[in-house]
Amino acid sequence: MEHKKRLIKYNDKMFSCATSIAMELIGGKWKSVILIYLIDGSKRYSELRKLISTITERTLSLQLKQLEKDGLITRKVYTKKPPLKVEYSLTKFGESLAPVLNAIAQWGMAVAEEKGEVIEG
Amino acid sequence: MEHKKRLIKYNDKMFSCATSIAMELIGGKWKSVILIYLIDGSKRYSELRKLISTITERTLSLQLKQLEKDGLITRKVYTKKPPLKVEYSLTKFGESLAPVLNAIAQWGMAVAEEKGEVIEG
DNA sequence: CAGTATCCGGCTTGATACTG
DNA sequence: CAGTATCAAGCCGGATACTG
Repeated sequence: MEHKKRLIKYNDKMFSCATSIAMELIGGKWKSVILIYLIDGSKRYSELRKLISTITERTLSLQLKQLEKDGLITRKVYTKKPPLKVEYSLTKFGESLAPVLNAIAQWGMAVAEEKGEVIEG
Repeated sequence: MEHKKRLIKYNDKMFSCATSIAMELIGGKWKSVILIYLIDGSKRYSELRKLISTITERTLSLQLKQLEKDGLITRKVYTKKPPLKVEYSLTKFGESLAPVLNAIAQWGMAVAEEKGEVIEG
């Protein structure tokens, strides 16, 4: 595949190539981790917090908001009064990311097996 | 694919899953962009700077150093006195990322075509 | 339960100028 | 040519406490 120089405008920001746009949406420390857990199906806030044990509440909240804003996930509220039940799930757009996320996860697993150390299985 | 909760130690840092490790290595604003250009073959510093038109010299330099430190690219110097000739290329480890990078680029292109605006082709 | 409020340190990125 | 030096801004992410 060839990658020519080009400038693309997306959401009023300039990007030097298509890869930049993708990384704007799924880059950062947590986004792709959250998304990959949602591939398996919708999850509640507390479920995500448990699955991603090293994330803080604040950061999880902020990342979920950004993902929702970018159209990758939807937020659905099931109760009106506490205790609240909120579920997050992938949109169609988010689902289109599955091949990318799986490729990332697969590569990450290969790296982890070769050079990492599993502390808690 | 199932994604169980686990903690992995890599380079003395803790990660909640394999995806986190992958994002540590290729996440951020520029790394995957640099890497994808290197799939086509080794590039000089100035070539990368032209290809990634919106990156600054300083940031390109820092990112290249980080990628080298992580073992994804190698730096080769061809001259001893100015004008210098330096080439960057993927290591075997970096080459193993090609499927991931191509998946990201492909998805990014689909997004760009659907929702983006090409300013300069 | 599912967040928000507040405070804050540090890393990332940028602009500009300079050098071997 | 291929960077480094310096200064500075801004966002990311963490700790802790609090709320509808």
